[in-house]
Amino acid sequence: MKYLRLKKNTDIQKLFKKGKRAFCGGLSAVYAPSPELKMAVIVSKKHGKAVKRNRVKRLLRQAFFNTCGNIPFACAVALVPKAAESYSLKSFEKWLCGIYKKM
RNA sequence: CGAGUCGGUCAUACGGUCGCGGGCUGCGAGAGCAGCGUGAGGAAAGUCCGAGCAUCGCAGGGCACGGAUGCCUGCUAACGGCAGGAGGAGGCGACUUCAAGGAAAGUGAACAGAAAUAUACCGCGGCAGUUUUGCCGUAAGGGUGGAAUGGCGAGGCAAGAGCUCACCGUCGCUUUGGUAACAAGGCGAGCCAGUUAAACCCCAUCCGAUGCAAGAUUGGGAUAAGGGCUGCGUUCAAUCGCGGGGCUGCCCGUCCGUCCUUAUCCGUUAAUAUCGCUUUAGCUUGCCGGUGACGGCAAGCAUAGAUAGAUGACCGUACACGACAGAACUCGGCUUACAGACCGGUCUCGGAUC
RNA sequence: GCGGGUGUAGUUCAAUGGUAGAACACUAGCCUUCCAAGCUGGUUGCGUGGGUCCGAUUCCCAUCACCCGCU
Repeated sequence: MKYLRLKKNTDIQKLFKKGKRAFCGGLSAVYAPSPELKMAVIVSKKHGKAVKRNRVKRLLRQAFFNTCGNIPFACAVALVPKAAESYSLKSFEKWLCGIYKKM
């Protein structure tokens, strides 16, 4: 299933002001209804240096790509993982499905 | 064979499915779709130096109670880098390592110690007095200290002292070798003054400021607040003088008639578009010159360019089971991190054999 | 990404290369019937690793951590 990147700074600011939040495991999501499915990944510097941050981003994008068929309605989502020592694709997918159920 | 030393190379590989950035080609009005090919490093890191490039300023010049560098010769676009050499230190050795200009321009240097660049505390010796002692000579010994009149031996002396002598060290002059740093030798001076300049300082050389979030192109308006300016005298006159402001910290010099800054609101993607943005001190190979850094010539190659920021997921095979780590304008260095694997040297030491 | 700055006691800050200090905090004693306040005393330190120096918190180099500015 295709999705778009959420890129503009102003859009993200609006999303954080108006959107609802959902949590599952080590992952939190901010979402708001929109005509197209949009996604952004937010990884702060607390996660480590560039290699670690890129690793987290790639895993989260892959997990979202694998599971975004289960999303109940079209919306804009920002995904914020919590800082941890190690990450895995399967746990991200589990947490994403948990978030979709709560939405 | 073992131990070592120096230098270099690589940094999981291959196949399949899905996914991402850029490019080219084709289709399409367009959004986009299809195909082909391509897509992180030796340090991409730290941002410690040096440049390109851009803007500001430009007639530019000078001065720094600004900064950097500091043995010599070369290399380089340049450098605080590199190469070769000199000297000190370490190692049996190959080799490693070193912030290594100047103290006869001046200033400063805790505590301890008698005394730190000027001196006699104890001691040793002479003279006087003899109960303590006083005067003089003395740096051999003690003690203090990081540092105390160059070291050691012999002579000498009242006791001592480069006071005298040999050797070593130091300083001055000179010869030879070397482009030079410097080295070796000769002659002379008994050595009247230490150490510290990663303390101030002096000398020599170099340096305008800011950084691609630089900057360029295209692209609207309204309102409010604050600041600056022509402010004063004079003149027909911005003409002249004073004052004010900009130009690098200051000075000389030079320029200056209507602008600048901030906040809020509406509106197109507008701090988000397009350019800068990747072809250059470029890479590879061969030959030549040079001890070397490096230079020259010839042939071949084109090799990321994102902009919330692209390399991932899964499966299979192999083994050593994969370290440090992710381009953000670009180069040349330096420094720091790093699982391991491999290669080389008219390299070194030890043992064995011939 | 580019530029700049700071590391000192549990906390906030000082200190010219020569024994590292102040305030609050903590703690022991005195005072009080007890607590608070007050008085007297004490404990706790130079981010890390090298170098220069007789001697480094201070000077030099490297490294680590944190903070700020620029869209």
